[in-house]
Amino acid sequence: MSDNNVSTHWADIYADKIIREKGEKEVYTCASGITPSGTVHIGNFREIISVDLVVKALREKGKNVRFIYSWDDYDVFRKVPKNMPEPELLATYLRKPITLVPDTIGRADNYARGNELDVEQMLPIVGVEPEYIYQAARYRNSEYAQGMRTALEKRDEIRAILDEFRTTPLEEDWWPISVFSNFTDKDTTTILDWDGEWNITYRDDETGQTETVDLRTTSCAKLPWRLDWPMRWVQEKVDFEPAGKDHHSEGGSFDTSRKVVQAFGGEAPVSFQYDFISIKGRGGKISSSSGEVVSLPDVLEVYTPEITRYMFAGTRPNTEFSISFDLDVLKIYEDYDTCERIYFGLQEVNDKRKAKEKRIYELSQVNGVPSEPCYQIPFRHLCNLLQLHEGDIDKAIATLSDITEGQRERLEVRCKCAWNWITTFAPEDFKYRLTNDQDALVEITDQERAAVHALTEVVKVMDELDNKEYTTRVYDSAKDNGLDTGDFFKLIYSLMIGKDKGPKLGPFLQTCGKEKVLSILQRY
RNA sequence: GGGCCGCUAGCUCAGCUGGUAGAGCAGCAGACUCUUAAUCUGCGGGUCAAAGGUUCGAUCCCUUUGCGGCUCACCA
Repeated sequence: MSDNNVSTHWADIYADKIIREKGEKEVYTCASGITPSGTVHIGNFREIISVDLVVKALREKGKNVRFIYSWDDYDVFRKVPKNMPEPELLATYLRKPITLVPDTIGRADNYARGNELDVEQMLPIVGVEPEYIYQAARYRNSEYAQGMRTALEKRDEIRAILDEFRTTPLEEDWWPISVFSNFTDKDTTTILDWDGEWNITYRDDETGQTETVDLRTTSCAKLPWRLDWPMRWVQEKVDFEPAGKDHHSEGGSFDTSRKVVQAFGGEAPVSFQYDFISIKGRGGKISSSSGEVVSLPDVLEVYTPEITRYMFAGTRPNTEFSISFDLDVLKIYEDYDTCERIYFGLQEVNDKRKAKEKRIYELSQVNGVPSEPCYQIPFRHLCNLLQLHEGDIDKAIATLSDITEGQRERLEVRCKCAWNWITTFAPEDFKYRLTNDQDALVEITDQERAAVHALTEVVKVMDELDNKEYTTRVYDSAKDNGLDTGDFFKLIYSLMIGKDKGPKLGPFLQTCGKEKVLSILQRY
């Protein structure tokens, strides 16, 4: 907590609400989860990070917290994803559990695991480290046998709840569990009977074979989603779990689960609904790592881990927002730096704003709050610096004399993001490269040559001049030689970077440094 | 049809445990000369969608209406 006064950050508000509604407990369980039936995209990540923020808030209140992430990997493989290799091979696995589907990308033993690994390997980078629960393993080990039996016993009660919202009521022979055939591994089965205890008899619809299995030992039975969720709330004693707006609508799965959970003898967790997030400014540049959706690694290409957290921590969950890859990237970096300056007292704002920004800053950190702010350099300026050095991060940083050792690592990460952004997403206007000996000389008139020479003399002493005098003399270089200043600027840009326009010339030349500028201008 | 969310300066949005509103961008002006989605400074009074209600007092709470969006009712 930043101060003695009560935080109004949503993560703290929900932490308080959990404590208030669930009472004092030895341990609070916060949950999240998803079916790994496709690439886990940045929208799914919103749930994970939202839980993480609440988990951190609870822990800072001195609570023990168990943060679980359930992979619903005993789900059925319903359709072949678009961007996977060998679609015809994959098609033969339809209706089987996704853990039995091969990963044709070769990431892991099976398709589900491949999707899981993509996430599990990335989350620590943004400081998220939940305890993973693998549903397939739990079901196969019959750890949910009692849950399934309860569902069978409460079959009519559960059916009534689900029917409240259905357009067509469930069939008379509906059963609250489904079975993967032991003959074909597919879920194309029909349950024929339940003996009132542990035995289920089903028929394989493809082969016509029938079999009776014991829920306590079989690995083939599972609960459907709308029952699986509330069952797990009880089994794992879940106190908090948010969900997307699709679940939270009346008749949605959270809504029915909160009623069904009573059949399992528990109550619904504290929850909130988070909105979707959209992507802005990617143009035709689709994800390199994961097909057509934008996922966490794609965001981390352009945003540092702290700023990635910052975007989520600084936005209320029920607000839709977009993650930008266009010029808004600059603004996000500037906003984060402002937030950081406020945290470290380098920028004065009123108390209310200060408390808010400080809390957001704390929650944005991956490994605790650093002892000093990051090297404060406007992102735009950093982009210039990197372009002047053609993406050589070490050289670019070497020009910053006042950087501390503690700031270097974070700045390097930021430089990598900046360079990725420049090369992949920045508008063409924004990009440039200094010309060098290899580039052909631009043809210029004697008059222009005279102006360039005059500018050369100014550049030689630019580090000693004050700003005003420097600017004046830059303009004089043009004026004294009878050149229109607009034309003069165009000329210099074309010599320096081969374009009509560029960064504000005066500061640009200073950033380049005397040597670089002279090496170019003195060719003329 | 049900549910949820939004409607605040030209634009994008902050403001959220109620005390009659703010940032960025754009715009305008200035810094002799100033090109740029790329310097600095100054300039923001908008019926906070509408009407009622609660309150000493509401953009913020309640009700109704309008407009826009999302979502559920099949699966997860």
